[in-house]
Amino acid sequence: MPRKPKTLKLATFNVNGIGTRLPHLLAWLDKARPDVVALQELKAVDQAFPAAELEAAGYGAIWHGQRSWNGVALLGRGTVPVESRRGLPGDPADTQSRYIEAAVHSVVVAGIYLPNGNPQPGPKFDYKLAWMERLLRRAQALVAQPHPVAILGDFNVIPTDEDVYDPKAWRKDALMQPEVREAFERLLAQGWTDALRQVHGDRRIYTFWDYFRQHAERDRGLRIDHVLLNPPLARRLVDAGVDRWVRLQEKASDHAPTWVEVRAP
DNA sequence: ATGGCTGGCGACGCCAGA
Repeated sequence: MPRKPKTLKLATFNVNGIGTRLPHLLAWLDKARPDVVALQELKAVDQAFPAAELEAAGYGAIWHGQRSWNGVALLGRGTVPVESRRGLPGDPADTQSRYIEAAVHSVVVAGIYLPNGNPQPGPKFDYKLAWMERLLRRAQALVAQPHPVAILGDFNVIPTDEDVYDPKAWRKDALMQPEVREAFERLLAQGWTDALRQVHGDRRIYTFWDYFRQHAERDRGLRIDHVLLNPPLARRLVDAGVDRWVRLQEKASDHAPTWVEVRAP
């Protein structure tokens, strides 16, 4: 009998407040047992990051917090990620905590929290587009690496109309503007594989459901959390999915953990 | 066309999210 090959599981989870969501996060880690995790929207300063609780759960961590908003972290199961970069290059004046990069379990992982960009048009939308251009520059350097690399996180991009329950309702939203989609397309064109799309094809799969009108229960969502793999890692892709059950719990984040499994090297 | 819900902050309402 063929045995299931040994795999590595990489996941991203926008927790919408690490303080409030710690019980959810710990329960999910215990059940899903991911090897590498990118977290977004910590909404906490560095000193408030629950490193001890995560260590007790078996995860080493690095994090870049910020008061009230943003904040990203990387977790390694049984290991502390070896940080290679924090903050997206290209704008020294940008103080928002949205990018963290490290080597974890022999994979280079870039965890991102791409700006929302609403309302558009306006300065926030301009900041989003500029941030995407900076990401494109960094991603170009990453995609060509000979070793496995993943970019994962909350991209705040609805790539196509198939990735939203009602395109008309979101027509004017920053998440699906043509410029944003075009930038995401250019990112993929560098050679990245959109792992969820690769595995699920045309099947609808969402990663976010807003808090209104019981959208989670009715599966009226968006696909905005993405896992991109460079060619050496994409070749090892085995499976990908979304842990929607996390979103259906009481006091849940509006995002669900989104993961991929790759063959271990 | 609008508002509906939630977290963080810091004192009951405001900002930001998506």
